[in-house]
Amino acid sequence: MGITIKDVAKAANVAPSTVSRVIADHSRISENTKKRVRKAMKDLGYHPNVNARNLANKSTQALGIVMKSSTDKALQNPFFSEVLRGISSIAHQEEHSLFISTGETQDEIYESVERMVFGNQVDGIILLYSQVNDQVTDFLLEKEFPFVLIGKPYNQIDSITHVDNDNVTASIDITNHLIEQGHERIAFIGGDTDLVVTLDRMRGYELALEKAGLPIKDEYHIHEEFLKSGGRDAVHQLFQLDQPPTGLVIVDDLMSIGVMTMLEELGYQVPQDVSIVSFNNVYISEISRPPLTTVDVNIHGLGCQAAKCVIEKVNNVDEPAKRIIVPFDIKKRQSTRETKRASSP
Amino acid sequence: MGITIKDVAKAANVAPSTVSRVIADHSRISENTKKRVRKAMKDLGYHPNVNARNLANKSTQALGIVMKSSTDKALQNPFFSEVLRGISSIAHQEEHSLFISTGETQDEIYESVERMVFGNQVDGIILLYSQVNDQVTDFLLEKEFPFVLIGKPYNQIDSITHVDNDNVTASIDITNHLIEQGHERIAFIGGDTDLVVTLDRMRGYELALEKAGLPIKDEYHIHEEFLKSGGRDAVHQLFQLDQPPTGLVIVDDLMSIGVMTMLEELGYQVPQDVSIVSFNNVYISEISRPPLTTVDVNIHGLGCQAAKCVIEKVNNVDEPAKRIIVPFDIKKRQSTRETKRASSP
DNA sequence: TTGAAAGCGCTAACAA
DNA sequence: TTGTTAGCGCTTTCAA
Repeated sequence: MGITIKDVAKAANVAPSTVSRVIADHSRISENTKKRVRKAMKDLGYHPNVNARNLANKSTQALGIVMKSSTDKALQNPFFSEVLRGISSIAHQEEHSLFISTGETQDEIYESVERMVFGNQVDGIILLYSQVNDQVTDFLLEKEFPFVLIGKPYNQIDSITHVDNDNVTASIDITNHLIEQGHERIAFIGGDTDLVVTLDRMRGYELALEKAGLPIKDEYHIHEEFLKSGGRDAVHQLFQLDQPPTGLVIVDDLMSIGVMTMLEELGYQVPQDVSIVSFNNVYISEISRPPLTTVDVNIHGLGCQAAKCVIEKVNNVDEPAKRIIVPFDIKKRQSTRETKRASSP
Repeated sequence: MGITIKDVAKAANVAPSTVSRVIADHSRISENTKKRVRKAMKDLGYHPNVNARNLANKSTQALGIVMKSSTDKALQNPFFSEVLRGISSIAHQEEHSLFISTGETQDEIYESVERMVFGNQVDGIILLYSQVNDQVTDFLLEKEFPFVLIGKPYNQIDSITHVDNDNVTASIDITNHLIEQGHERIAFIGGDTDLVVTLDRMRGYELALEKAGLPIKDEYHIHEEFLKSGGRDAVHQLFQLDQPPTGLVIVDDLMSIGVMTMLEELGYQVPQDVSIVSFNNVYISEISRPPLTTVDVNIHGLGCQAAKCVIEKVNNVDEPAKRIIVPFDIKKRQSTRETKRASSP
């Protein structure tokens, strides 16, 4: 159908290989012929056939993006678009295409990754999640396929290049923010416990409490999927305790908003009756009522770094596994407030 | 590197072409050899090289997805993930891969589409937006490249296959919901006026007012980008009018939430002082306070239909341009309430 | 029903 | 500096 390299060669009166070299901007080509060839390409409207090139090169200039199966859709959404924007900007800059995993279930996604890898569709892969016992991760490791993970690997941490925040410290810091404001009964609301990010944030929360000499109570941990029907009851229970919490650390902004709605139904006001801090700083956290005090994890930055890292790995197979920590920043807004210290008379 | 068709052929003691036929599940192959070849493929762990296949076939089993440059990021986000889920489920089912446009600016995205088309990277394209005077649309039309558009084309409506809601009717219906509740001063808050969806929804709003004999006032139209700094002032102005509105039709759920926050700052309560209806029914609209009365446009369904349509178009070049209307559904929640009719004494 | 061989469009080693 | 040529892995016509 299209114009091939041969057509260009003919028009410019050179060999196809010369055209190929001009495309690759090879050094040993005279400026003169370069010019002639370029003109011919333009005149004919030539565009290289990516498949042919990939076949000959054994390299596609493409990256695969694998997202978690979106059962817990609400939790993933805003994060996803934002991280994709980051990846996309670097990918474009480096002239790489983006391939996305398809499928709804875990198995379908796995299949889709297999196709990417075995079919030589991509040179490297970015995993947008980190999960306990993930078959996709295992597969990529076993195949020694270049990939990076956004988040912290559950195991083999030293052999997997990953881009993450220091979620433990972030969680300590934001929990401390509550503690500094006098809160002593602080509960933690997490998401999927299969996600490493949930575990890290919980860890930070516990460390902060411990350091402050506050008790860590089981009743103060909730891990259900909030955004579904169960959430309401769990929150309800939490506030039925003899000693209901006055502060809440919630792992995700969207969850925070859901919780705030439930709290209002139960007759609690944020921040008057209960303070909330959370994570991610997705757009909605600025316009919620009240605007959320949250950890800005720089989602866009995570995406950019991840893209840079895979490309590096692809270009150099021996690139050692590394760990990139993207700095976080705490955004103090209006979802928290000072509380009287119960213990200080 | 990998196992090729030749290796399989050797192992199964047949010619490469036979293997190829087995892969394609050709009819004129004896069950016996089929079995033998399949076993060999499994034993060797064979996976076809997609690039080679694409090259020989002049067809990639891939679809391109083009999203709007995300300057107005807040508006696009939740919609995007959801529509992608829809597309992705069909794509997987039909064994197609998904390619995503890269780049941040309009021009970068255009480049990226050119690469997809000229580079034979995809068989068809789905445009996730419909915009006035869009260069990408023009390009695809000119190249006669198979594509479908989600939304309503700005022009050439009969020659562009598109998947849309009946936004005019949806807007009439939801505006009527306010009118039925006694609202007479109803304002409209739209987004980017370059987006056809904004225009359609505005049209429906106006038609509904007209039908009800209510005046259409210029002061009741706002089209700035709310989610940025300007929004606050615009909303402020609206409620400084001698006759401030009691009802608001807002084109997007996320915008609605932003507006509710501003209203609260100005001392207005939703729905006590002002009722709000909006569009899309993204997840957040259920958990906002109050939950939003909104048009469920079935974002997932839009994605599914779009994917089906491109695949049809790809498989049959002569497939006529068609228009698929995905039904909407009004979700009545708590952001609206009856108001006293000012005019009825 | 199967095999041999040409070719998809491009790259890269080898020659010139 | 440039041309010739042999593949990359697969599909498909033509022949057997």
